[in-house]
Formats: sequence, C-alpha cells, structure tokens
Amino acid sequence: MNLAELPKQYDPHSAQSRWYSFWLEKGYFHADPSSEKPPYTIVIPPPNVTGALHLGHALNNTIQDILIRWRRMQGFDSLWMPGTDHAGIATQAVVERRLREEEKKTRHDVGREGLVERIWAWKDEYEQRILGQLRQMGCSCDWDRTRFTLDPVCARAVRTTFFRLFRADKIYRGKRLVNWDTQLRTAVADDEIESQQTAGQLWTIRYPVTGSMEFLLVATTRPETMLGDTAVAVHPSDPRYQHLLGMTVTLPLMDRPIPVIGDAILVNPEFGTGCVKVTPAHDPNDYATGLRHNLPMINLLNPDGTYNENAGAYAGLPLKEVRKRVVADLEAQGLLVKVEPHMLTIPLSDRSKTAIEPYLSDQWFVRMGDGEDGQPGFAQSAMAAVTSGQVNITPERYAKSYLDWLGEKRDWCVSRQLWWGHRIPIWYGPECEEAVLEMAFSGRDDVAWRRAETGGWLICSESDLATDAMGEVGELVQDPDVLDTWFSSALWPHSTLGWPEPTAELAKYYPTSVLSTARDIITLWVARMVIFGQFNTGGVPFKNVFIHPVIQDGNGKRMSKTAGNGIDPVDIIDLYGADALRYTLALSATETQDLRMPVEKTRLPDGREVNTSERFEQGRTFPNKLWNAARFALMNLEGFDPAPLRPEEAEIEDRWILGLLAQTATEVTSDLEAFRFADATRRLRDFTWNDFCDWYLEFVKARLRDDPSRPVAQRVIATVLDRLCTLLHPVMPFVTEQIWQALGEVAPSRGMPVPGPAAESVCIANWPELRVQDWLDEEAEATVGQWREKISAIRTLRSERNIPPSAKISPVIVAGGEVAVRLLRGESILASMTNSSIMTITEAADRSAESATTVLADAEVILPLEGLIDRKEEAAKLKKQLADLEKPLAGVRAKLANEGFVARAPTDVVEAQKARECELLAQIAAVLTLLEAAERGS
RNA sequence: GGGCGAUUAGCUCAGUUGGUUAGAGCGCCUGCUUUACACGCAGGAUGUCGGGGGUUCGAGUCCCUCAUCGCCCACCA
Repeated sequence: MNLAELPKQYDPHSAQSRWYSFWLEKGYFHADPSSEKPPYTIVIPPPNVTGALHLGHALNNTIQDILIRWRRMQGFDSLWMPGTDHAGIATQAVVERRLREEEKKTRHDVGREGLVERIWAWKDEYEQRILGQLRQMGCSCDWDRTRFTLDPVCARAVRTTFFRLFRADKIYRGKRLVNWDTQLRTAVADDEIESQQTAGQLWTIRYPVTGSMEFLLVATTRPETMLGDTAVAVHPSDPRYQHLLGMTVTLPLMDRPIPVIGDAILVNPEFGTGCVKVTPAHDPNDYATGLRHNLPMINLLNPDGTYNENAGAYAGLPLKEVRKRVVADLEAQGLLVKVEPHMLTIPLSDRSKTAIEPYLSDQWFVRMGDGEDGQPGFAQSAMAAVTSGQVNITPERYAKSYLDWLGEKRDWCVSRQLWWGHRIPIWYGPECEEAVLEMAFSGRDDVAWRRAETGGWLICSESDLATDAMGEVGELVQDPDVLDTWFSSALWPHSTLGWPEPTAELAKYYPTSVLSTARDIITLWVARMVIFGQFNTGGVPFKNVFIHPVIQDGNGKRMSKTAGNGIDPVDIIDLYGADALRYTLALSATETQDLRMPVEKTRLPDGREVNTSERFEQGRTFPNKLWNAARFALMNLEGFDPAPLRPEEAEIEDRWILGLLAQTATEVTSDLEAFRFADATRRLRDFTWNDFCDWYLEFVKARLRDDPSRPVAQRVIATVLDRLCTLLHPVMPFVTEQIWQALGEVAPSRGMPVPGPAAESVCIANWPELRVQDWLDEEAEATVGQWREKISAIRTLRSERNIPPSAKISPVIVAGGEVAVRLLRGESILASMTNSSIMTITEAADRSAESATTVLADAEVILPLEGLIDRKEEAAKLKKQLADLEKPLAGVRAKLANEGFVARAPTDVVEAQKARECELLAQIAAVLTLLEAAERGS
C-alpha cells in the first residue's frame, strides 16, 4: 500500500468526486424490473423547484439514502425514484416577484404564455441545482427515471385521474367561499395560510330597526363588509331581542332592509351586544349561517381586492380605502358608537404575505365524504388504510393527526386561478340537447360531460378538445384554471412508475416500501396519496410512512431564509464533507418531533461567511477516525494471507471483537428495520471508536509486530474493517468506499470463517448477516472485560499519582482463582497497554510496601512506588475509597432492611442486592486492611 | 379552546417492559507529539432528572396537577 495515498487526514472532497462518478458508471443505482431480486422502493418527496435544498431536505434524503443503500446491500432491487415538484403557487409567486422587481412588470404584462415560459426557465435552472445537490450528498437515486410533476408522464396521469374522478362523480364544480389571495388572484388552500396576531380595532355600529326608534348594536372588526350584510343575527332565546325577531333593520349606508334572524350556532349571547351582522359572502361563519337561513349572498369583491358594483358608492375602491370611508361615513351619520382596540389574528397567504379574503367563487372540489348510497368515500377509505395496518405510520403518534384530519371529510378545493400548473381538462360547452354531445363525441370513451349548474355543459376530456369540436352549435372554452399542486403530488407514487400504462415498473415497484417525510404534510400530501392511490390503483401507495423530525435552530425556532438562521447543506458539505453532513443528521434523527441545531457563523475557505453548527464537528471527526483505523490496518496488513479461520480458533481478544461485531450488526439491522437511525448510527460509532479502535487495535499492536499470531490478527482486522465498511456505508458512503477500495488492494480476498473475493464496490457488497450465536463468546467477553477494568484501574492510579507516561513501573494485580486465570492470558497485553515493564498477577502480595492501591470488586491493583508517594496522601485516598464504598452499602442495606422490598421484589433483584452487599463488604474489608498497613507504616 | 411533543450535566441529546452508584458527544480541567489518528490518546470534574402531589417494597421511567417552551388544528361579531 502506497502510504502517500493515505494522508493522515481524510480528504472528503476528493473521495466524493471520485466515487460518485464511479457508482454512476457502474450503474449501481439503476433498478431493473426484470431482475429476480425482490423490490424495495422509495419515491422521493419531490422538492419544490422554488429554490435550493435546505437542511430539512438533507435530513430526509439522508434517511432515504440510508434505507435504499442498506436494502440494496441486503439483496433488494432498490429503486429510489427522484424528481421535483412544479409547486404551482409557490413557484409562480417567486417568478412573479422577480418579474416585478427586475422588470417592474406584472404577469398580465407578459401574458399567460410569456409567464409560463419564464417559469419553465426558472424550473430548468433550479431543477438542475436541486438534483446536483442530491448528487453532492451522495444520494443513490435512479437518475434515469427522474420525473417532474409537470412532465408528460405525470401530465398523463393527472388527466386520466381527473377524467375518472369526473366520470365517477367524485369531482364537482361549485360556488363556495374560498380563501382568496388578492395579490396572486387565486384561491389558496387552508394549509397555505398562516395566521398572524395583529392589533386591530373593534367598531360598534348602530343599525336602526326599520319603522322604529330602536337600534341594534353590532360589533365588527371588519366594518367594510357591512355593505354586504344580508341579516343581523341574535340568539333565538335572548330575551332582549325576542320582539325583534322577524322584523328588519335598515342597513346603514346601503339603505337596505335586512332581516333580524335567530341563530343559536352563530351567536353567543354572552359576547358583546349579542347581535352579529351576517355577511355570507365574506366570512366563513356567516356563509354557513347564510346557507342555514337561505340568505342572499352579496359578493362585494373583485378578484383584485377592489370593491365591485355591489358596493354602491364604494365600487372601484380598494378594500382599505372602503374601510376608511365606511367608518368616516358612519361616524358622520352618527351611527358609529365606539371604536376599541382589539387583538385579532388575520389570515395571511403563505406565498404573497397579503391578507386573505373569504371570497365566493366557482371552484372544483374533490368529494371526500361518503356516498349517498352509503359507500365509504375517499376519506373513509384512506382512514381504513391506516387503521387496518395496510399503511403503517412511524412514529405511531402521527397516525392521529392523519385520522383526525381525514375525519373532517372536508371536500378538497383543487382549482387554482394560476397559470403555472396542470390545466383543468374541462371545456365549457354551449347550451344544447345532450344528443348533440353524443353526436359530436360519438365513439370516444375519453370524453364525458355533465350539465353545468349555470347552464350549458361541463365537458371533461383526457385529450385536448378543439374549440370548434362541436361545430356550429357553439364554441368550447377550456377552463382557464389549473389544479392544486397537491393534485399531481398525490399521484406521485404511481404516476412516476408510468401509471395509467401497465408498465413493468408499476407491476414490480408499486406499492412502494417507505415514504419518508415531515409531519407538516401528513394531511396535505400523505393522506391524498393514499386517496388517489386507492382510487387509481386499488391499493395503498406505500406500506410505511416515516415521519422525521423538524430541524430548528438552537432556540427552537424554525430555520428560514428570511430569519437568517438557516443552514445550507452545501455549506456543510464544503466545510466537512457529505459524509459528515449525513452522519450528523443520521445521529440526530431520533423519534422526537423537533431537532435542535445551535447555529453559528463561520467562514468558508473562499472567505464567504456562512451558518453552521458545532454539531457537525462530530461528522468530521468520526470519518477521520475510521479513516485512520483503516490506515493502521493497511499499514499492518503486509503479507496478508486469506486463510480460513473460525472465530473459536482465534485469540481471546479476536473472539471478543468478532462477537461484538456480530452483535452490533444484528442490532443495527433491527434498528434500521424500525427506522431508528440515530440508534443505529450511535451503535456503529461506539463499536468503531470505543471497542475496535480504543481496545482491539491496541490489544493487537504487539502481535502485529512479531508474533506467530500476526496472520490471525490480520485476518480479524481485515474482516472487521470489511464488515464495518458495509455497516457504515449507508450512512457514510464515501469514506467507506474509499477504504473499501484501499482494502481491496492489500486484501482482495477476505472474510471469516472462509475468505472470499470482495465486491468491486461496497455499494453492492453484502450486508452482514452474522448469526450472533455463532460468534458470541461469553468467555472472551468476560476476560476482555477483566482486562479493561484492570487496565483502567492502573491508568487511573498512574494519572492520579502523576507518574509520567514514560516511567516504567511493575504493577501487581492481586486476584483470586478464576479471575487470575483469566487475567494470566493477558499479562503481556496488560503490561503493554499500561506502559508497565512487568505485570505481576498473583494471589497474594506484600501490603506493607510503599504503593498506591485500588480495591476492585474481585482484585486489588497495586502500583509499587517506592519513594515516589506520600504515605499520608495514600492513606487519605484509601479513606476516600472507603467513603465511596460505604455510601452504596448504606443504600443496599436500607433496601435489604425494608421488609416490603425483601417480601415483594422479585427474588433475582433481592439476590442481586445481597450479592452486592457481600461484594461491598469484601471491598471495604480489603480497604480497611490496607489502611491499617498504611497507617502503621507512616 | 383542542391535540401532539419537549423539559435529564454549561450545550445537544440517549435512557428499552419501573430494579445496582443516571449515560454519550461537544465544551471544561490535568497530563501526553506513546510509530493509525492532536479531527488524537489517557485521566478527571460536573445532575434536587422543570415544580408539587400520588401509586409502588422501589419512580428519570407510571398516574394527577401546575409551570415554561415548541409545533399542529380550530375559533375570535
């Protein structure tokens, strides 16, 4: 092995570029539906093409790559389907913003085609960037299959789905109160809204009772909406207003009579005046009230947020201006009673950050509820998928939010008044007899129609219809709206596999194995994938859902670009390498719902100041540790001879490390099966660092120099390193490949009990399936445990007495019977690991000599230090040992003195306490003897 | 208002079904360029397990309650 190739410090960047292209060349990431191997599939949650990947993506993709690489090594035909999401409103919003800022233009200036063209250009740029970042992270996606939610394959799936929904009457058009974004001029989903606490005002207005001197007082936070009031509601049993029920009040400013109605749902008689103005077209509660009482619904708003002709004198004015004037006019007429400060939460659009207006408009909805025939609807079936266990959610608690949300069975508004997205495949046809349609589309099973509520026809088609498809009868006009982004996202697990075509991919890889995502889209995305998966394919889209934690900064705040507390995964890769990023994230992926990363600033080599977190340091040190363990191995593998060796034929420390390796491999496998990424990673770290490096490699150093058992040690080292590379590869693909390749040069054939040729890449090496019972060795475990304990005791004595590391001493271990037998085999090991000249293990020793002593449970460790120690100090130390032993003894005795404990605790627990008592007493006796000797001597 | 989660060492977190003296990493202190690694080695210090109550022979762990923080949902005339 050329040591020049093995620098002391591992260089992650050269390994990254070298091995990623190697993997691509070899085609390891490509899944093959014709292969005999069983499938293992993950579809990537497609990142939005709005921008670059953030740390949350890095975490999620690390998790997915761990699973995919692990299963690939286990012999599965692993498919990780990559792709990106067009993210309708989000992407259009950023491109529109840029248009405004850079060219001072609106989307109307550039037109529909012009805008969409610009968004495609944006998409191309960001898609490349995102996919590039995934590659930088080492993600083993099947790039040949990369999809985009707006590409022809996905578009086909969207069309077909919409058409089938339409035909099955699962989708309908209706006027509903929606959340309207007046800036983007589109409906937005409930989930695309965030609430903001604001200091507002509460206006109390006087409504004169028609034909009377009486007034009703109503309070409102939005006085401008009064123009659209169509009733005033009181509680039906409120004694104050009984006499007014059925009468009318005159709506000020509009001079319109509106009824006084009784409504027990809307009105809380305890609150305010007990009178509520009802504006059905501009408030969700009022809308419901309007439906209950069959009230007129007066829409005051134009799509752009100005008031329309229904607002009378206020028509054409923007909403804020209307408010000002309405308040002023009311005040002028003496109808404004008071204005009070009032805290309220206003809904803001996620994308444009402008206030959302409830707005009555025509939209498309997917029916979620059960059918009139009693057949379970979409929501019900999707709930059943989880309650029946067809879909498993981890951690379990998240099943609740899924079920709660679906339980509401709210219809899903799928239309958006945007230009970027899948155009709704609906054409509005002229009023005519149905026979005309049958004629026009005879013989076509890809066209379906339904009467529109507003007259004419709604015609749905899987393929585009020409405007003149109905000839002279009239023009067809396509619905200008597009579908909610989540419509295409909901199809992702099957659309990416080619549905509705009966592809080999669909047959083999569907349903997918795991979906990994964050909890905020359990409802938006996960639930809807189940719904459309069931509708289109008759089966669930995935067997497991893993919900990973959300990354926050050190103060528990969400990371965000605007707050400046975000960590860019690419910066972390630049600083520490991809393996470091992945390792740290894997180590952090516990079952908690939040994951905190204290953020700090640092400077990159190129001088740029970026955010990082000290937590990534461990991602830097661990690969380096592994790298150096490998260097040590490679330096010592000269003359490596790959002969067969059974664990039981090896030395005691060999048997110990091999047993531990087998146990670790088994535990790591079950951790991964249960999505316990942090446990798996921590276990591997501990084994590598605390067992293999700290102890095993130190144990065998002497053997590797000149010892007949050198070849055996070499075989063990090669085996452990080989298996460690495979176990760690899913977490740290680059450093493990680098080591694997280097190891291949000196030990192309390796392994135990019978060596075999190593795979050409650790990517495709076999995952360790070590039968623990074949490798575990209790005797070795006990013996090495003894060694470790004694070595630590000697080291502590040396350190406490300030014995320089260079000073050779000759410790004595006084141990009885069985313990001594076990220790004897390790005399040389103990000596070399404590820098001792001679190690004496005996059953008796002279306690009067000048020495430092520690009393262990089964032995005394004596450091003869003639002339080097202060007897008084030694006596003090012994007294401290005594105190340290008496404290637990008191505890044990208190327990044993407790009759309840002795009577009720399990026998083994009581016995353990008794044994502990004996042990402590023996230790105390030994310390007392030493103490006497010490005091006599001084 | 409803739900979920968190609260353990200075920081970030583990702590399986209750059972010896509560752990790790980082940070801190002491010593070491010991031939793989100073991104390292050896040793060390540091905890009223958020407060209170309860169940139990025994509680970081189970129950109740309060407090603080975070997230989600709903509502706010």
